[in-house]
Amino acid sequence: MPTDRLKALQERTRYDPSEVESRVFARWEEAGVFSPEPEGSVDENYSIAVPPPNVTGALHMGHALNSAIQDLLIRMARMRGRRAKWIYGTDHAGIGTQVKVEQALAAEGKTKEDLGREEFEKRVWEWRERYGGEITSQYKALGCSLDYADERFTMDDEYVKAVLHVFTSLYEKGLVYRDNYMVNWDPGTQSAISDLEVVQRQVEDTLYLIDYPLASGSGSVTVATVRPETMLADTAIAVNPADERYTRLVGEDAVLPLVGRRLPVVADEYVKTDFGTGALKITPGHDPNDFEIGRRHGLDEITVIGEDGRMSADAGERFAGLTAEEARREVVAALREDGLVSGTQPYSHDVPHSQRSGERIEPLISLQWFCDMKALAEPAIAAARDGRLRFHPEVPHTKVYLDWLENIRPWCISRQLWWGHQIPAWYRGDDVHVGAEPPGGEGWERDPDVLDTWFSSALWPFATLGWPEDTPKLRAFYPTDALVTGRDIIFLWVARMVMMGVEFTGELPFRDVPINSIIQAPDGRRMSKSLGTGIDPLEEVQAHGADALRFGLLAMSSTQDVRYSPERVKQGRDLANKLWNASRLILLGVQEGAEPSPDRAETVEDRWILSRLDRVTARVDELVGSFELSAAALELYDFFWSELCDWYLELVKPRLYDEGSDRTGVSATLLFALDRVLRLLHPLMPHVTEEVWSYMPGPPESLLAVSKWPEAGGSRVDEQAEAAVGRVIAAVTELRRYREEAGAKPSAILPARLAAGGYEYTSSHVARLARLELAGPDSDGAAAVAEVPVPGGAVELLAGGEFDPAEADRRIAERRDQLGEEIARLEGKLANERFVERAPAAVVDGERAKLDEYRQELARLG
RNA sequence: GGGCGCGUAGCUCAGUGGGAGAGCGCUCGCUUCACACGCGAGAGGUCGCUGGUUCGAAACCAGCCGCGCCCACCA
Repeated sequence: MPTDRLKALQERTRYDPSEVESRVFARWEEAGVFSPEPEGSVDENYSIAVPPPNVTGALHMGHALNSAIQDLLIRMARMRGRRAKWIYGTDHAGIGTQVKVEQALAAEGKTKEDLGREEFEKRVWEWRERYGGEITSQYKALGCSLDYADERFTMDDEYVKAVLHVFTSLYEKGLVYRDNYMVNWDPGTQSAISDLEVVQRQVEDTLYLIDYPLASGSGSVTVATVRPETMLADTAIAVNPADERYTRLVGEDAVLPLVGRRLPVVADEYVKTDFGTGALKITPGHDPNDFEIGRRHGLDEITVIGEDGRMSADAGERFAGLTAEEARREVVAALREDGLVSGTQPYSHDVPHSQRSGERIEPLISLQWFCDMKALAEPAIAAARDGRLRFHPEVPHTKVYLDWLENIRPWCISRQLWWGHQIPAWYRGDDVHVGAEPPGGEGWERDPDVLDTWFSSALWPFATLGWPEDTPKLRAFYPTDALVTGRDIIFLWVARMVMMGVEFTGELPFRDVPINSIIQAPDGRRMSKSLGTGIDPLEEVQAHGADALRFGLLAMSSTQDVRYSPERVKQGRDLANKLWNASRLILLGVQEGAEPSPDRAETVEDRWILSRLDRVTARVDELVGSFELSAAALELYDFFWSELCDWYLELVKPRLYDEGSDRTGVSATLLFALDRVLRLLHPLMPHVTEEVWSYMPGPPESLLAVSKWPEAGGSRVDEQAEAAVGRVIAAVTELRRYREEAGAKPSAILPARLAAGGYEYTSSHVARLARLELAGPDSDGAAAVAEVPVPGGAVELLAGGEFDPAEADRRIAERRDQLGEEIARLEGKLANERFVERAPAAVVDGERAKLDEYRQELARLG
């Protein structure tokens, strides 16, 4: 090693991620390891399409976890020698982006209308130019190995082509159509929104009981409503056909108060007899249920509330121009004047609100584009049923996904926004043309609406690869392998990608769908800026390093939502530092010119660590294969820290440091163990491992990121070595505990004699780590003043040590009691005929073996 | 209204039919030649409650009590 490198290793006693991470990242980028050539078959390649973040957004903790998982999978695939492409890009995010730009305009005192559509769109593109790069630098700060060189955007020219193609094609198949239908109108964004963008919120309303006089003059019908203002658009009254209170009224007319319109009384099963008054005012223009009833009975559809949320001219002179809320007060006042309000009661119920603007949804009949999902859903259902599409964990996501698809309803895909994919439909009078270009002739006007952002997102895994062109990228990387996301967008995004993928490419866009935890604030609330509960991942990176955050997030996450736990990130920071220092010990301690090798094992501890390494490798493969990533992270942590550092490194120190000892074998084994640990940890903590790698023997330009993932062959598993070192660990732990309790000074070396079997090759380890001076076999005469039970026998402490031998009696008595209890328990169990008969033989044998072991130990203790 | 999940150490969470685990925190002791972001040794749990299934339950089933999420068109 060059002297300056050596010096750096010696002096850097603490790992400093802020110094290392950007430097290491630059090496990866320069080497181009993130950008695979579009060659080879899909089977030999590996790809994941990142859930595209909002182009002008900022990464939050959810992104950090989500990308830690994807990067782990991608890096592991890359190390397995596959061309690994992590498809990168951003989403134009219609409403979100438009609102941001509108806010910026508002700061200048302008509205988008002041600019006009064309100028406004230009502003959005400028905004994207200015802020679009931030998200990229944030991913880089996390160490994500995305293919940045091939960045895509859902409004790119090529992407636009894909969207137009899909829309046109679905239109030609009759799956996309335009219809006058009841939609969720969001007065906040002044747009229709889909069912999925609606949230139910509990609202305290007043239920008004209103009398509608009968046209015959013989009394009245009382209806209950929380929205009296919509009565202005009533076109009927409905009752349940089985409701005897009202059967005589069916077919009669009532008279709509304030308006005077005659309303037929109709019978419909929908009406509940036990709710309200059992008579329901029907307002097809402003209530989804009434809309359905209206269509069943051929009722008129009257609209009195406009898209601006105000009462329209059809509401009548007295109310036109008022907001719905104002109109409600006015209508009630007017009814009261006429003595038609026969009662009110407080009423608490769930009311739809816009997820985006937070405003109460105004159901309106509106001319919109819809996508019929029934046919598209069929193959998406089949794929999950027969296991070609797998959620991880399977339960409950598969069922939730299936339930939704099986009850799928038409998707309202048009949005009254300016920012997005403008709908490729052209109108001239009653003529409609769908296509990228208007047909020949004068007077064609393009539909001003844009598509729901999720419509374009649904094409993400293939539109990013050049579809509908048959590109090399598409052939090399589609279908992708996994799609990693949170459960909150399984319907919005995942299901729709599956449907569109199958429809347009004939293949599932991905096979595995690992669903990651949703990270909550430490107090259990949602992490959100507005609540002030957000924790910025970049701040955590700055404070503790990207590797620390990645480890922490993976360690704390599971299949459940989790509260963010800063301690786990510190655990990751500590792990990086520990790795750095263990590496220093090894790299500075091994013989000059030594190379990593598993074939130079000399001692039982060498064979032990190689055996453990083999097992942990297999275990990690297994856990990652089933997407149990937090278990994999903790498995590696535990192996590295407890077994490699706490035991192996301590066991081999004499061979490294003692004067005149031969360091050949231990050097090769140590370097091999470090080499393997670096590879195993790399997908999890890429920076620190790459940095250490640069100090390993070998060509200086070599990159860990493209080195080979370890094979878990199992050929180095060594039961005997594991048993022997297992005894050392147990014995040393026992002896250390005894020393503490007996008050022996930590630095004191106690004279002792080993009276136990199974330590042929390890007694010196026990002696050193427990700080004993072991007497030779010719010391039989020396008096034992205390006896410490260890596996295979005991260690006798001899006279002359500075400790309290009386403690030994207590220890032995305690151990005897313990053994007595265990033996009694096992004897009882084995005396139980039903247990012996019915329990699996292996379990019974295991219990017998334990009993034997305990009996022997008890016998040895006298 | 329907569905799903959770309740395990002070905190955050693993475990899911055969002797209760991790990280942090806490106590005690260590300036031991990689690391005090460290080393060693400890304390701490009726695994929400009640029944049931089983030779055996923290784990499986039922009910109950708390908490949370998703879906849903009762005015």
